[in-house]
Amino acid sequence: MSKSKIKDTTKISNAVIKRLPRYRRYLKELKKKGVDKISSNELSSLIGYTASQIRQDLNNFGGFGQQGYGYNVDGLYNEISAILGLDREYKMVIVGAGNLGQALANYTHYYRAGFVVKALFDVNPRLVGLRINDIDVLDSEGLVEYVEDNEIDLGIICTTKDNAQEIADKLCFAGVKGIWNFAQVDLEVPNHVALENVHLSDSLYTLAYKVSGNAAQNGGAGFEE
Amino acid sequence: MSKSKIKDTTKISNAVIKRLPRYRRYLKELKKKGVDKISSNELSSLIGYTASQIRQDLNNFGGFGQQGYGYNVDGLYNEISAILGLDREYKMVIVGAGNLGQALANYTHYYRAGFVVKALFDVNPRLVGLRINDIDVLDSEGLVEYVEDNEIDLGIICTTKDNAQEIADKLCFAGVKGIWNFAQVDLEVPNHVALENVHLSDSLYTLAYKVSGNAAQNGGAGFEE
DNA sequence: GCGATTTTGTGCGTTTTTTAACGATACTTA
DNA sequence: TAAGTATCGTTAAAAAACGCACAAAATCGC
Repeated sequence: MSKSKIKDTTKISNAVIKRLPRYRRYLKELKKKGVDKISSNELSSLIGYTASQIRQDLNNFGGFGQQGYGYNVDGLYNEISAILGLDREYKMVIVGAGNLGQALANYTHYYRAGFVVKALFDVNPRLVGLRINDIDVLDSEGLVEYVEDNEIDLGIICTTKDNAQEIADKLCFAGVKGIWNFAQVDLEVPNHVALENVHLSDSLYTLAYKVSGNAAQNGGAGFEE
Repeated sequence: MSKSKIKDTTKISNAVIKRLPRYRRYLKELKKKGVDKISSNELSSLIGYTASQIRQDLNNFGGFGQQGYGYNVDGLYNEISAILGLDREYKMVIVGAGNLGQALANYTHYYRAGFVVKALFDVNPRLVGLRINDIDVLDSEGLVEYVEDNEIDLGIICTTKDNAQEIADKLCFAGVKGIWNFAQVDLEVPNHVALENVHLSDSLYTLAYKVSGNAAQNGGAGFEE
């Protein structure tokens, strides 16, 4: 994959990156429908970004299109997948086997994209020993050792906010490369560890804002962010 | 609440709104610690935004501070809560009583902020009739009627992406004011209905990107988005 | 094979967002 | 009470993101 003319991808803005999964989602849909090629204009009317922005986004990584033709759906899908790093496998652990942790463990959607949950961890003795979706719930005591021994790539934090930083510290110490944080707190991690937050409450509050009448009405076709 | 000098709040950018819940989170923490006042500079070193940005964000809504003093923690917390629309109650239904729907139903965190789950809905006969966290799981057949009769404000969509648009249509028809969407699809809703998406896969993919080595390393104190 | 057409890649102007600077104002202390 | 200091609100500058326009290049039809 990704034999593209190498560009300097170290300065890509966050805004661009956040749009990539969306491109990929629509391309996947097009693939499923058997569409072979697509132009930036057609993509634009599907996704809602301007054609110009789409072309510019993609050109940050390489010239994937052909003048007079457009983009090859399958090829572009693969390129974006590779850019996102979805052409490899990630081993993950989930810390916190409560409702959310269990839901994520059962969420088989991302398995197909190479994200494999190897174990759940919890401090609660009533949860330790359970099997969720064929995944063992282990005692948090053994977290660091497990992550080290099994070369875990990513840690998912589903604990309360009071425990989250301590867990993050352990995960970083044990060598994870990234943390997916669902706890309602902003974690501090070393620079070499990636961090992605999902603050559900924050998201709900912005919905409340939009509903509450303080906000302007949604202008266009119903897309946002 | 919110007796503030009225400003034109209809043109506030999304970026500002997304920061408000975070301000609120830190102010809550300060309140708990018994801190009375805080300056934009102190807030800056806590949150990681520049002091200038903090002042400008807050001034979009009104002058909540006092020169030479700073901001009153309790007062500012209340103002931001009011701006976000958290000074009232929201009645919600969750559609899709799978793992994620159940997790959200059990997620009592947001109850305190006025978000009350009135019912879950599912098409699966094996789930209908259950009670999750004292909330009934009802048959999706009755969704529209229930939402109308109980004046539901918000609908939470936790179904597969194939059913999501249909559910959204029903919710909108039945009169919800906002939709919190967890399905992996971009929904179309009327302009008067607010939409907030939580695309978990998208979030995970951006984490993969950061980890995969294509991305630049996290520069500063460990905050992002 | 050639001309008309499509559509990309990209330079450039515009808008939006962020950061910096500073005057005005209120607090604090002697 | 008055001088000194802290800090906001706001204006101006800088940076980033976005959209437009067009030349270059490849396709498609005849």
